[in-house]
Amino acid sequence: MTSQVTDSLAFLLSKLGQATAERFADRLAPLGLRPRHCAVLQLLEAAPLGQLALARTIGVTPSVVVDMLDELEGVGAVRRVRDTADRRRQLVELTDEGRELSRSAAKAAAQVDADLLGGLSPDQRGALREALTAIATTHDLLPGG
Amino acid sequence: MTSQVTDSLAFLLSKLGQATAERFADRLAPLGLRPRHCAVLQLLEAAPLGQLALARTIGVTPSVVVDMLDELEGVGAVRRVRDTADRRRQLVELTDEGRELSRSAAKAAAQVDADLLGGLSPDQRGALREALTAIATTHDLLPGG
DNA sequence: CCGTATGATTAGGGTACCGAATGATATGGC
DNA sequence: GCCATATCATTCGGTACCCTAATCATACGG
Repeated sequence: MTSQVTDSLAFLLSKLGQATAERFADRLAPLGLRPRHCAVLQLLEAAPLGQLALARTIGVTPSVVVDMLDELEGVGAVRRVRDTADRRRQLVELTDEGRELSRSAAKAAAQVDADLLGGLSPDQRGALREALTAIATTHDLLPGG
Repeated sequence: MTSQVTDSLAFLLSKLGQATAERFADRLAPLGLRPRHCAVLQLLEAAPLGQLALARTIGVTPSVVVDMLDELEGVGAVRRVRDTADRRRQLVELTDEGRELSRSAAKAAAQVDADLLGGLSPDQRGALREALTAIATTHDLLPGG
């Protein structure tokens, strides 16, 4: 019973999360997107949002949202529209291209999943998802969830 | 069948990995350690290593190893000793304090595990570990594994 | 109509990684 | 023995991602 750090699930999960994020990033790169943009795109599919609301929902600071939106505007995925009701607020809305990019991103994510889970049995996949979502929800780890 | 990015395991795994890393970092902070140091400490428990070997084993570039070792020397966990057989090489060896820190880090990791897995049944924990290690090994994702 | 709160932005900092360039030492061909 | 080349550690500059604090415009309540 050596009890090493690398034996811990914490370590395994950290490394695996990082590796997965990289793979996902590689798949998104051709689209001009990065992982952190996906939550934004997906949120905006439902309805336009102000930037502060966006920040709070995905769990980052408003300044990060500014950067992300600059990038997303750069690829033509979103538009900032001054809210006529409250002229401080920028309403962020998805463009048609943004909707398309969001769908492509979802496909990319599905491909990464298929790639990652390739070696697992259906039972294992189910158990994995169940355990991960259980952890995420009991610890309130998912921003916007 | 909405097929959203946030439904993917890739997304879940990325977020969870990040959150887990943060928790682990918080536990390590009082020790003066950071997550990335742990693999180094653990590796050196077996035997002293040159920095390049260290870099390749944990999967980072040599320049990163320089930084990590500066930090680890700063807390007295390791020593750099010029190799007499090849004077280009610095042999990195654990100090007694380094050994102690490594044990403390393992305890911290175990605590994070207990915390994360608190809400899961023993069966779920086993299935989770099994699935994660399966993914890690089939994709060669674990540096030093 | 003035003080205060709110929304977006900018500026600067911290962590963690990378690649390329540098300097010291080793090694193999001749 | 000597020189080109390779290897090891290091430094430097850059990228990605996040943060806080300060700034500026606009809204809102007394």
